[in-house]
Amino acid sequence: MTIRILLADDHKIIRDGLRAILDKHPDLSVVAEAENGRKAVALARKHQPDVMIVDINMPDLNGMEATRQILDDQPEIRVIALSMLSDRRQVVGMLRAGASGYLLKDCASEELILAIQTVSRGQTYLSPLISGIVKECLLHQLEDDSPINLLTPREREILQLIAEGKSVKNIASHLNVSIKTVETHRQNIMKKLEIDNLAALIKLSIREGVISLDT
Amino acid sequence: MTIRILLADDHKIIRDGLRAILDKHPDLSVVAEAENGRKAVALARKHQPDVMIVDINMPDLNGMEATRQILDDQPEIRVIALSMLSDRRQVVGMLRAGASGYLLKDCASEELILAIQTVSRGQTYLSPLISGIVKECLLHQLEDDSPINLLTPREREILQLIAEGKSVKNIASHLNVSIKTVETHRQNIMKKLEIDNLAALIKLSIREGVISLDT
DNA sequence: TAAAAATTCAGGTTTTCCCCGATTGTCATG
DNA sequence: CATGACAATCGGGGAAAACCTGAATTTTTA
Repeated sequence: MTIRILLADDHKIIRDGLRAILDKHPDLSVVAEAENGRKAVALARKHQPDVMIVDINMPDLNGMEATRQILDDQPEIRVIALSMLSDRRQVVGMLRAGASGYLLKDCASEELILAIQTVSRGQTYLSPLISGIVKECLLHQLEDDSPINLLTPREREILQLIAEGKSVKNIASHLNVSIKTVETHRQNIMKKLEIDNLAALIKLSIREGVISLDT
Repeated sequence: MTIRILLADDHKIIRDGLRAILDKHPDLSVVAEAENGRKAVALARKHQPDVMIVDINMPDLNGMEATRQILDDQPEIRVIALSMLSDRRQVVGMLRAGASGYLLKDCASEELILAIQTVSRGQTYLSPLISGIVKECLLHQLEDDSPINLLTPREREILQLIAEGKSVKNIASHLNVSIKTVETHRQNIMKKLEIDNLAALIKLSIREGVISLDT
């Protein structure tokens, strides 16, 4: 019984690499690839994979928000987060979003396979380094007091698009809503974050991992 | 014959600390303090110090631009750059701007004194770590191909203010020029950097060290 | 000194910002 | 189950800002 896998990463080389690794295993099958979070959401609905490998830093819709949306109507899917670094906020954020696993991009291919097999059995797989971070969070009762948690999922989604430099008009047509709707969201975001200029909004988005500096 | 010193750093605690160190030496005298680059330029003109200690990351006008402006009409002043980190672009930029010395903020107080004495004799003082970077640059003939070098001094100055979140109106009154002037500068900056949205402009400013993420 | 670059400014159009209000749906909780 | 809180959607209208084109003046440079 093969495990159906969906890959979500904005770098084609990485997707190719992952696919090459996974193709070696007869019981693993890559059924689709997405180059951003929004396509990942659509493809997850279409292909109903067993496991998804999702990068956190993706344009348009990042991995965290995509995971949230996917698990919202398909909780049976197992999501494994794949990240460059072991940032505490990202680890906590992905696990809160419902991810079943967390891998660093410099992990060995054997570890990836192990992670997939582990989560598809319904268990949780965390890289050793990640486990340490999680433990630390538990020990220190670290509050996740990031200001972006004040925002609703829709607001976070729009914040990312704003921080990526898209205009209100552009965002509105991208999301198929009115310009006024996007304007209202933007205003609410600014108000909630107590920010009154775009520069500060973008810096916060970078600090809080909504976007990365090179997106 | 005492050496007259001007301190420029946006953190009062650091200025106080430096002053405490320097006050112990009878042949050193702190004649003024500036909390940003713009005030540093004004105070340099007013007090004509022998040596200036300037932090690179300062609001309003950063240490690099301030150094450029100061040395432009007072080349006899010796500037010692003071930085948190040993970023290559910042080191190269400060030396290009005419700095006579470069210190890291975790240096010992004896090193600061030594640096002041060295530069006031007309020589150059670089922290050991910095010397390594400079040597590396020479060895590898590293081009300073930062896109901000396409900008004029005035444009870089305005870029910093924009990236700090100030409005065009605010910048115009701050610099005592017309709003239209600032708008034109902003447009020229965008055109030169081949950027068409504020978000990208701010990210570039952070990457290139024009501002820091927590300014 | 002539050419090039830098700095300054303005008119007119488009876009965004910001205040207000409004509708619909969801969801928790008494 | 009703009711209130929150989320997501949309609109009007005026103020502000951004955008485009053009241009005058000064400074720098070749």
